[in-house]
Amino acid sequence: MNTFKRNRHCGEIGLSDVGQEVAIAGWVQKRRDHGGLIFIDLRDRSGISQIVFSPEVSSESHQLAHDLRSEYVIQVKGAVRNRPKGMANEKIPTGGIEIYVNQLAILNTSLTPPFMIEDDIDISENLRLRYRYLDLRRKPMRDALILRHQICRATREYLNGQGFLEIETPILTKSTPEGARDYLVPSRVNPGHFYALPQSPQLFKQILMVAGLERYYQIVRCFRDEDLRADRQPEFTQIDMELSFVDEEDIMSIAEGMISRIFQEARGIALETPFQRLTYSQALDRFGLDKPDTRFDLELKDISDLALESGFKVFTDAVASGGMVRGIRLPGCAAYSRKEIDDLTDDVKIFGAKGLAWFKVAEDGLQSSITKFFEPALLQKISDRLGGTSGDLLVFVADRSGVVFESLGNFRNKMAKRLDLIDKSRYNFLWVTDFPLLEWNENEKRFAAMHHPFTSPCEADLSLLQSHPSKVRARAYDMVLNGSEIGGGSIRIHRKELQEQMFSALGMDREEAGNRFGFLLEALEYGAPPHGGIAFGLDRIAMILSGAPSIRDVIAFPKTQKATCLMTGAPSMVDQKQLQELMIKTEILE
RNA sequence: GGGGCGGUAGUUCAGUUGGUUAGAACGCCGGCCUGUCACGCCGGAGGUCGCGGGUUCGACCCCCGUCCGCCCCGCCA
Repeated sequence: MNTFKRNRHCGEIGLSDVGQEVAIAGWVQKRRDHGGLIFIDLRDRSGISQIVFSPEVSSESHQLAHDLRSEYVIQVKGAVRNRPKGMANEKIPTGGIEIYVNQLAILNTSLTPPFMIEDDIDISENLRLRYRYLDLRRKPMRDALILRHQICRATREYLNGQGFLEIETPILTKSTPEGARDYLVPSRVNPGHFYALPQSPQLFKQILMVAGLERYYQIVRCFRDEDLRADRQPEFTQIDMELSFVDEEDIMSIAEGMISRIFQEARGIALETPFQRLTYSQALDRFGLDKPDTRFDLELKDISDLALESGFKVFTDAVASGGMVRGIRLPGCAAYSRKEIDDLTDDVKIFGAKGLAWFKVAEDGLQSSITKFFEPALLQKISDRLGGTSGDLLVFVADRSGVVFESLGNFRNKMAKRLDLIDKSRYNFLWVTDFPLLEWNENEKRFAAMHHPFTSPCEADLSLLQSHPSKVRARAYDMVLNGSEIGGGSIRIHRKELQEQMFSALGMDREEAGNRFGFLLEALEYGAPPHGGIAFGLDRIAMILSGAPSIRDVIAFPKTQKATCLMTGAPSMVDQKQLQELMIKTEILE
């Protein structure tokens, strides 16, 4: 019955094909049955063509076509014809033609799908994830996967051209509890022992440098068992690279070249390089976050010195105890009601701020319930510091620096969206450099690496490593795009002595360091070259380039917020037999 | 672990102070239809109101618990 092969794609048939006989295959997008004539929109990966069943062309096919339903898979053969005058469909590329079917083969039937295969659907994500194979038939999802493919292709083309080798690293590897929570895999032949899935190929790529491979890259899956967010999945993909005999400038330059190539090939966007740079402290000072969105203003202003002159205890106490007072000018927001300002306060409270002080800027000065604590001249200075003009709302957070930066930094992003200050057509790249090497962890009462424990300190700060650990800067750099960290890396430690010092600064004694990272320390003793690298979040780049609101929209088979797969049902219970082979007995602890 | 939003037909939603038979649109099924492309017309089917308790003469509605999805905090070297 099916004696013909498809020779064309639905979306690629045009006026130049008129008169030709074509064979196409695909899914029934839509059936419009007029009794005498039947129109079908036939869809394949390339797009849609209208096919026509007429009894005058083939009464057999026309008869059979009455049975066609949504998402049936069919193959048809027929002549391409111009549509009659005035009957062209301007909305689709193939709208000028149609195919008169003389032969129809029904390759498969379909149940009525639980939702329609359309570009804009309004259904629960629940259903989309359960029937992912149907969701992926929709053009926006298909486009996202195509975009990912283009990103990967551009990445490989660029890095191959720069002398990189694509090398795979193990998925079953050693647990190194420093960092995120590991996913563990039991070893059958070593009862009681576990592999971990890699959080990143960090140590392997460094060892590839020790091995003399010089330039490595990999588009690689990474795993972190932490709670999910709109831009975070437990398994995600990194564009990972490492280079020998380089410094920061070499790596940033190659990274800019790679990102430019990706934007050019995936979206036809030409980026200007080099990207703007900010130090970590500049970023915090102006934007409150180490991944600032520079597409809009609303910068933070420090009024700690002025706050001390006030009689407002919230302000003076914060500064006196080593904290600060900073504020943002919200243009045109003086008309906000008490309720609206209360809602703003909730936006900073979630980041630990205790409240939001505010002033409305009027023609005759600042207005607020707290003006009585400030001399008029002081109010004027505060207003001037923020550049307040009549109609603005000035808001302030007074706290220790960490809380002020984090709450106002996030508040700034939220208000920019709310006030519609963001130009969505812009791609603002920047490098953030000079990160602190270490960060005090209050819970564990010790320093932790801000980037990771293999990051090299700045040469100039080496002497501070013992005396003032928090003042040591790292040779690390993050690439930030529109307020999102899309990549980060560093120059690594390549001498054993320094690496040991670093472990010691992290509160790890010799024995512990040896147990966890002995293989690295040993490798560093055999002629490790200076090296460094960077890794990019492929999913986040794809998200931004596609404008997707969720990382799930750029991953073929993503997990839900509870890290389950609604299509397969993973994770699931396993047979007792499987556990026995692994010598594992399970007991759920409270 | 915590805060917030949601769960009623296949889908998206409505559902009165707690009251008798839970509605609409789209989709689906049947019939008619030779120029549709949001086809049209006529007719029809379709509901454990997420789940389990409780209050009540009576619960989609009120209370308690629980499950699932989403957003956020914590977490993510």
